[in-house]
Amino acid sequence: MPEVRVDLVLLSLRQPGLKVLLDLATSGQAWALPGCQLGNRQSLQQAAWDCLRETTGGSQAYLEQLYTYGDPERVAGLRTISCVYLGLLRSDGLAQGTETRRWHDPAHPPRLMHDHKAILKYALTRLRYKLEYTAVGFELLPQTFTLTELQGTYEAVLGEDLDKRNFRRRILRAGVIEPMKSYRSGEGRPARLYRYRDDAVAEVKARRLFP
Amino acid sequence: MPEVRVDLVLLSLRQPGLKVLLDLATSGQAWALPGCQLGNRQSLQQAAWDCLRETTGGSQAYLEQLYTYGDPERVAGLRTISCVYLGLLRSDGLAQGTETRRWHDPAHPPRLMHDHKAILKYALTRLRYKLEYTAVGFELLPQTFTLTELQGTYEAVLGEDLDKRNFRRRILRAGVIEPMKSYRSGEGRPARLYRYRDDAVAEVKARRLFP
DNA sequence: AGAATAGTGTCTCTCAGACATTATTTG
DNA sequence: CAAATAATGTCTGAGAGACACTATTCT
Repeated sequence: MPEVRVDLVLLSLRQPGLKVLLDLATSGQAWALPGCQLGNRQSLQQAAWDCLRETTGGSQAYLEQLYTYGDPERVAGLRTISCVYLGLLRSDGLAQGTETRRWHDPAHPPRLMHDHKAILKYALTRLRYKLEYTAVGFELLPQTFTLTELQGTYEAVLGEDLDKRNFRRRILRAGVIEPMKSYRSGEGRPARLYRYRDDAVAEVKARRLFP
Repeated sequence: MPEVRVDLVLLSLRQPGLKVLLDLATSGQAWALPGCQLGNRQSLQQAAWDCLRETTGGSQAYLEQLYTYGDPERVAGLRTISCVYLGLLRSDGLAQGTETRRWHDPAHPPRLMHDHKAILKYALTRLRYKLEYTAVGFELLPQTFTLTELQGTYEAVLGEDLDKRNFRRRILRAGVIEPMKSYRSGEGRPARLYRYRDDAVAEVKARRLFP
């Protein structure tokens, strides 16, 4: 009869860089991954989505089960199993920060409760691997984006610079995005907008984009 | 206060082919993945290992957390969260079958309880992917093996034939196994024995062996 | 005109995939 | 010496990675 919870590692791309959403614990002394207790008639997936909706108000997102933590010592005083989901939020329509809920740099998080620091670290590792062999990078962007923005996403997550021409070649050859007719104007030459093909996401699953 | 269990998908290579270890349910009508309830002071990992030891008597093995299932309807009448581990057993020192515990063909399993059929299917998919980008294939073999045996393992799991020369080239270039001085004699020309380098397993994690 | 950003092509090198023959042992 | 299995090399095509210049728009 342990307590079963669902916790979320919610990542999004804000300028500047990749961020993780954290809640200030009631003690006010440490931060924690947002999460909630598993309801009696809820599936884990459902609990994760419900929790996401409560947390962000319901922006579009991608969620996947990351890992389940169950060490008896991980939460002091209360036997707690935590099924952790990794969530990627589009950078449009993002929840703003409040006093007790803020976006933090995942590479240098504040003091975190329980084993949440390790969980966060693992989530980032997983995301990097995932980015290398799936097309999941789009989940962090608005529905339409320029190739430069997409490349910036990959660079932010992978933490390294990528070659512009090689990046474009690979991502276009992969066939997961398609050009739209519109352009985004800015300071210099307007950039073509792209969107990703929902129907292509599954198809790419097995292929590795960035070896 | 749901019940939390650990269930195991234990795979091993027996002649002929890949097998999964299943328990006959007390009803005698269906089979189930071996598993046990999570102890009050046990971590999930620990529970999985303990359960493995009880089930197989303790042959060497590889275990990793696969997925956690928590649908409220998955076990009739009792809210059950099941944290499933994938286990690979070396083919030496294998537990023999008994009346209520047997090795089955995972591709054509008998009638399984609850959602265990879906779990098994997912485990096989994961194993195939994993085999493609890690060196996990060795975990299914005795500690020393010939290249032909290793290739056979890959073929059994992937369900397709591989070219002998290409297989050898790749697996040797990957640097995860090393030749020993001994040979295994049999019907024809004796085959060189290899063992895998434990220290290399981590190193290969990120690389993809079989694209 | 100048600043800013978008967009494009080539070469080299590594590696995957296809493919057939020789080498060593046992009976 | 016949049967069985182990071991080995080459060619081709695809794609990764390195690299620098032209194109378009805004001010």
